[in-house]
Amino acid sequence: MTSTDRKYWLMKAEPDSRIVKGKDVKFSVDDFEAAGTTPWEGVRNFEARNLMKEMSIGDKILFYHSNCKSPGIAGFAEVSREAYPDYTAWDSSHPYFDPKTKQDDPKWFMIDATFLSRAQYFVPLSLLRHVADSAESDPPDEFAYIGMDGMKAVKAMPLVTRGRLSVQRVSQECWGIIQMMSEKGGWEEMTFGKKKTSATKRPRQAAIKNFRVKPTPTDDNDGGEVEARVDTSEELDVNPKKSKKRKASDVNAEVPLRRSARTKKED
DNA sequence: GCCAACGTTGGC
DNA sequence: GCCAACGTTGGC
Repeated sequence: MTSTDRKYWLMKAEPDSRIVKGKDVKFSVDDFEAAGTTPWEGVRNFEARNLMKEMSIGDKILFYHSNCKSPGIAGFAEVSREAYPDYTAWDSSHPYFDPKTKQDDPKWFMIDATFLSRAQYFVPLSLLRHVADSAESDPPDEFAYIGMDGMKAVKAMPLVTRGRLSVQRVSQECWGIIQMMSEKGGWEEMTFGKKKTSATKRPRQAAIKNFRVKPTPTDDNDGGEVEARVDTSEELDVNPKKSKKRKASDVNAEVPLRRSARTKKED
C-alpha cells in the first residue's frame, strides 16, 4: 500500500477506571499495549460504525484518551482486521447486546486494532485546541515546526470542531503533525492555565485550558518542516438512515467494556 | 421527513 | 459534578 491510499483515524478509549455492571470499562494506553491486538467492540453509533467500515488493514490509528483528567493522544495503532460484525450485539448476556440486530443482517461492526507505540510526549487535547485557536497566526515558537498549514490542519480536525464522535477521520497531515509533536514535544515550557480564552466561538468548548507561552529568547525554528497542506477530507460519510428506532438507552445503556462507545451508568 | 424534546458525550 | 453540544427518538 502506498502512503497515498493509507488512511488515518482517531479512536477514543477511556483510561480511567469506571465500573459499569460489574465490569471495568477502563482501556488505557497501558492496557492497549498489554493487549497488543484487540477487537474494538461496543461502538453503537452509526457514524462511527460507518467509519470503521472504511478502514483497511494497515490504516493508522491515533489512540485517544477520553473522558479523563487529561484527554489527548496517548499512542499509535493500526488496523489489523477489517470490519466484521460486532458479535457482542448478538450475545444476550453481553452488556452490548442489541436485540434489534440479527446475525443475517448485522447492524454493528468492529475492527481489530493492534498497538504500535506510545506517544513519547502525550499530546493533550488542550494543546491541539490551543493550536487550532491560534491558526490565524504563526505557531508558537515551541513548535514552530508544525507550520501554519499544520495549524490549519489541526484546526480542521473533527476532534477540535465537534468532539463527540468516538471514531474520527484524520488527515494525513494531522497524522504527521501529531506524530511529530509526540516525538519532539516542545510545549513542556508552556503552562496550562485553566481560564477561558476571552474570545472564541465555542461557548463551552472555548473554555480550553490556556497555554502560556514562555518567552524563548534564542529561538529559531528547530528544523523540521512539516509538509502539511490543508486537507479538508474530513467529511464523514454519514448516512445514518434511521433504520430503527430504539431508545438510545436501549443500546447505549449497555456497557461498552472499554473504549469508544461511551458508557453510561447502570440503569 | 421535519424538528422539539430527550439523553448521552465528554471537557472542564 | 456541571452542563454545552449534539446525536437520537418519535410525534406529527
